[in-house]
Amino acid sequence: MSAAETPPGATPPPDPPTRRGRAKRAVSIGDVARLAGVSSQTVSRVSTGHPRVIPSTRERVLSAMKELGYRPNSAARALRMGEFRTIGVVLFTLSSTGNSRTVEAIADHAAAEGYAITLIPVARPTQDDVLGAFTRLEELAVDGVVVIMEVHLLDTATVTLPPGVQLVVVDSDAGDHYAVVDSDQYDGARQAVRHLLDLGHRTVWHVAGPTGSFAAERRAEAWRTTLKEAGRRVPRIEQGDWSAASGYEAGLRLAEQPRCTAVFAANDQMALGVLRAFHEHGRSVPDDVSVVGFDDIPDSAFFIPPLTTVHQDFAEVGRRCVQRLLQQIRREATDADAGLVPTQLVVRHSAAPPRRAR
Amino acid sequence: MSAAETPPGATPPPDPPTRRGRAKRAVSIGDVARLAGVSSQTVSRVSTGHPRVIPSTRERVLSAMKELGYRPNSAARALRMGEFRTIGVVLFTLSSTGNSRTVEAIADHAAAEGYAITLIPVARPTQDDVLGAFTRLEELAVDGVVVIMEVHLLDTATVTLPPGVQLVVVDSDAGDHYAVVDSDQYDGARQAVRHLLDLGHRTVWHVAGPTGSFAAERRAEAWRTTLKEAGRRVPRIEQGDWSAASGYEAGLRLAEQPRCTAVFAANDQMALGVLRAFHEHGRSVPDDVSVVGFDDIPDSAFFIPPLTTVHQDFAEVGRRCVQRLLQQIRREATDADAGLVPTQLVVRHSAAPPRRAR
DNA sequence: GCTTCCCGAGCACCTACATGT
DNA sequence: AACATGTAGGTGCTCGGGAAG
Repeated sequence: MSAAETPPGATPPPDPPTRRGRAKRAVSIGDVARLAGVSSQTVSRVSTGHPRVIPSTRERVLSAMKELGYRPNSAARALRMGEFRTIGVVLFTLSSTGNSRTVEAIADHAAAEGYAITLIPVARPTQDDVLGAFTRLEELAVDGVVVIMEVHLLDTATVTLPPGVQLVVVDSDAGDHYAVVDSDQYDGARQAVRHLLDLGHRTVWHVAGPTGSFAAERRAEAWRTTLKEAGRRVPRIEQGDWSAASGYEAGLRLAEQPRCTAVFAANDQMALGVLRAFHEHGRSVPDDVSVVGFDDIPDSAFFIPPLTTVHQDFAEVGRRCVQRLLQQIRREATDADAGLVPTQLVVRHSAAPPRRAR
Repeated sequence: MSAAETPPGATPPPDPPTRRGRAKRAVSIGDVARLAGVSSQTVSRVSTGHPRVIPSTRERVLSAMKELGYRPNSAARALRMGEFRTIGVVLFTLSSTGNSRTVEAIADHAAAEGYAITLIPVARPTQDDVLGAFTRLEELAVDGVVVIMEVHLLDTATVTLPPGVQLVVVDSDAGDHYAVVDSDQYDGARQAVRHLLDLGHRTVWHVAGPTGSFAAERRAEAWRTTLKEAGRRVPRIEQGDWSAASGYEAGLRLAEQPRCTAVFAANDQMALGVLRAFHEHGRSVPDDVSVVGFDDIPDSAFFIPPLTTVHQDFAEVGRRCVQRLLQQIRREATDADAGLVPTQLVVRHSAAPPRRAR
């Protein structure tokens, strides 16, 4: 269906060279009204589902709509109503399982409520870029925003959200300046470390996510605290960046520490890298060393060996985001405590008691 | 920042109980004009960057804007201009690497052109659901759509896109009814099979993606054709559904075929499952059997062993989508042949010559 | 008195033209 | 005549008030 050439004489020219600049000329409510022989706001009533329209009139309007291929102009509607019925999602990348699943859940639930979602990617995960996105937000037609990023630095007055735009934040601590929804990172990490300790390991090494990530820092913090509470030695942290490659690097270093018998990786992809590093060094998992991950990505059940990891309910996070955001937009009461989504250890085969304990 | 209660007497009530239903009252161009002591027209000129405004006036307007926290109302602008400057993306899931990366690239390039992107998820990957999405499209404020799904069944007149809405399709063959952008699935699969054959394998087994997926069917077709052209036996196809779990199932069946020395999996996740199945059966990869995947997801370099696979350039696919769509929207000339993005084999360690050939 | 419909107005913005320098 | 600014009109839709059935 090439737009470049029109089949000669096929249809009466739908877009004659009237109104120059305009690319398209939408069918308006008035056109429908004329064809149906009613006034335009009767058409409006029909299209908004208003009850006070006599069935026969409604039928007439409906068929006129169909005949003309009428579609309501949402810009006009938005202008009149003062709301866009869309929510923006600010994020750095879609390439992490967590983000894409959260976004997916947000989109699904928003759609169910009649809201569209628009993506607002930022080039780098920095405060400046988020601020920049907020500026672009001014141009964007959104009633609310959910930010899937660490933003705790911009908690004070630095942020100037357009008036009336609501905000919910994921993967961040924002004090009580904004609503926050997130998985219970801390408890998840605690479960992972405790599991390893309960298995009989004297202590647990940690491959952490990037600094500046709230999730990474919470997980590291929980790891450290759990160890200390159990009176164990806290080994030097291995720094990663979420990628399998960084997990592999860290694993290479860990594989050379003979005393390392248990590793908690801050996500499954780094755990994958760790697994491979140990494999290359001939250190068997879980016979020689145990590994626990975080996220429970679908693939993790098929790693070699199947990964013991912490399950995150991203769908629930997404659901609560839109629920909370919509409450704010509609100025309803907000259930303040709904922010922490539970997290759960799923035991597979990558963690076992250490050799000497068996 | 609770919206529920206003701190008593802190600010002059910004939203007095005038206009009842309205939630918010935006700062309009007229408010700025009044404060700056100019006409609203001049404000408009400033905000669109029109050159014919004397610097001192511009300054005055700009500071008035800042003081009032003015943001242009995109609904009004859209209404006036007849375009929304946003493009919709219809897809089934974001959970596949390919989809999320493509969407990300689309979002990035769209943003660069001043277009926002809105997500339109469909519940199931069926024709009905796509059609349903197209209906909802009528309500949505988009100038164009890219559909990331198999849609070739709706190629004829069944589709009623809102007038003026442009369409580009990924991961589908749509004849020449719509513009299509995609990776060169066929050639990629051909390279994978040829690589295995060149290594000395007599034939190659195939773990396919779900029926109904264009990509899956193209890859299977290329596998079959390449085998036949080389005069090789075409083994029974193993049906999968993209998931690692399905790859594992298929791998279990394959592991019992002693003559199977080479497997081409239609994506990396299924390859992961295959790897694990062979591992469990004590069949070494690549010593006993070779495995090649498709997609080149980042993790695949850290599988055990690192996976030989076919690289897809999702970013380029996304780029071409928006380029093509924008051309259609702007009614520019369209470079018709820009649809096929090359694909390339990347050799790692999961494929080697068969035992007896060494 | 009640339902069913129409008229007019206005939401925030931009194009075209008129006006005054 | 070139430039800077203002005025009028119109974009599609929905709400308030009123008029007809």
